[in-house]
Amino acid sequence: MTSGLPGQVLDQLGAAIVNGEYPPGAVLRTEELERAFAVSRTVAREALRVLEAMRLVTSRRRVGITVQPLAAWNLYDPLVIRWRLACEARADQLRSLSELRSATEPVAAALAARRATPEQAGELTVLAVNLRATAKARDLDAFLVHDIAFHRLVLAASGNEMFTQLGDVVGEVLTGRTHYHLMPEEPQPAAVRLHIEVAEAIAAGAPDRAEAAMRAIVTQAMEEMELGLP
Amino acid sequence: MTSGLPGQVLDQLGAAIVNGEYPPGAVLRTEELERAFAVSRTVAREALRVLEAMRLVTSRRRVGITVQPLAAWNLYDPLVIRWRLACEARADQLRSLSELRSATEPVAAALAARRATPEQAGELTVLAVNLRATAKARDLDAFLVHDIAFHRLVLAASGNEMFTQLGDVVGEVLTGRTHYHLMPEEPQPAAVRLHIEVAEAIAAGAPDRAEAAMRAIVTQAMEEMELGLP
DNA sequence: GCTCTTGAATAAGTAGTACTTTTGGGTTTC
DNA sequence: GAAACCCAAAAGTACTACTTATTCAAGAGC
Repeated sequence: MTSGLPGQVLDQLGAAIVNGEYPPGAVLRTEELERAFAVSRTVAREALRVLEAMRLVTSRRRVGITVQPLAAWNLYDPLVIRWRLACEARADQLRSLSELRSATEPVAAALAARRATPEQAGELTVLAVNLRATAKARDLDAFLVHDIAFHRLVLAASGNEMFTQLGDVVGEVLTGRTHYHLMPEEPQPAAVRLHIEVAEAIAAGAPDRAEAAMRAIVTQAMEEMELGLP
Repeated sequence: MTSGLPGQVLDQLGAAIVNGEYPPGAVLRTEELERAFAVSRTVAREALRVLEAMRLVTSRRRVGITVQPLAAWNLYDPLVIRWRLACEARADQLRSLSELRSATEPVAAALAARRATPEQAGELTVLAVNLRATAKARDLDAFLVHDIAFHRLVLAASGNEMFTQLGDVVGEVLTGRTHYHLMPEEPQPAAVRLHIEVAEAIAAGAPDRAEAAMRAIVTQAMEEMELGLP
């Protein structure tokens, strides 16, 4: 949907709204947007229709297009998440996503212990071993790649499609932590060991062990993040 | 956005896609939809543009509008949730939302113990007491109302706007459990006592207690649900 | 007989106009 | 000061014209 002119208007206008350039209560006019983005009425209306569906704006005849407060937005919309991560208040979004992650990944691990296919369990073990190898080699870039893949697969193996979709933001959160220097300079062996424990517990079909180990991972990550964020 | 003709087309077409009336891979034509819904091209395009943003469909020139599989959808979009809850496979959505809830509410309770305002803590205590009263009176309708309000407030008091938004689906999940007769015929005193414990822990600023009590609540609810769903 | 090229049909994308409807605010009347 | 009225402002809907992208069928060449 970001292809085509309506997608371009959507992206620019949406990012501007999320970034506070159009604060809640601001009233936009369709004609103004046509001029500002140099597009026809059809294109402007299509972009606005999508923003309305995302609850960033509401539209009324004679009134105009009114920007809504953050509380009204579809906060789980991937585009909204992307715009929030790209704006000045990205630390807020990072914190919220990290808290969401700390809530969901332990439960996903427990569900994965019950539902993972043998292939998935095997791949998790492989990824955990790769984590250890890249940690020992102090290859942080490769470590991050495997870390992201590991967590995405745990979410996917949970068998809950809503957890699976959260895998899309794991990369953002983990990459964001690196961007803010919220990761230890080198991965702690204890943390790597916990990942291996999660993989083993899932392979063994032990939900409680998987949940506890994953909770230890995300709790530690939250503590590290709280030390570093304002 | 469900107001107006594009909103009506969106609602009907979206629900039909989610219900499997247009399975993944099916190709729609804009002109066909104009005829089927008796609307102009502008209206059809606006509705399609929103469905595209929700990832239910993709659009390409010469090809048409292609329906996407569930894995591609924005599963957290309130409209997608609504359509899923209204279709034949609503039990799947209810299960997924219940699992999501079981993951998030304990962590929300812990955060609320740290962040709730005195007003929020006070209101939680009032709601918990109301729960007890309506349980004793065996007034299940009133009990449900207070139960929903209680859980929504815990999510709101967490201070995480993404948790707060999940409050919108708490009503759906709790009401859905009642619809499927997945609730005990009368609220168990032990469950009511756990709600009071959550409220007290939040008021006392005790995150671990709040989290443990809420986890007991949602774990029990999951167990009850698993006994009743196919 | 297979492969490559070409051209046309199919379908969406974009621009823009005309008309309708809704709504809010200012003015007038009581 | 309140109620009624009217009109301007702005969105909503329909429609036409033209452009662009893409796929597929047919023909040519080897």
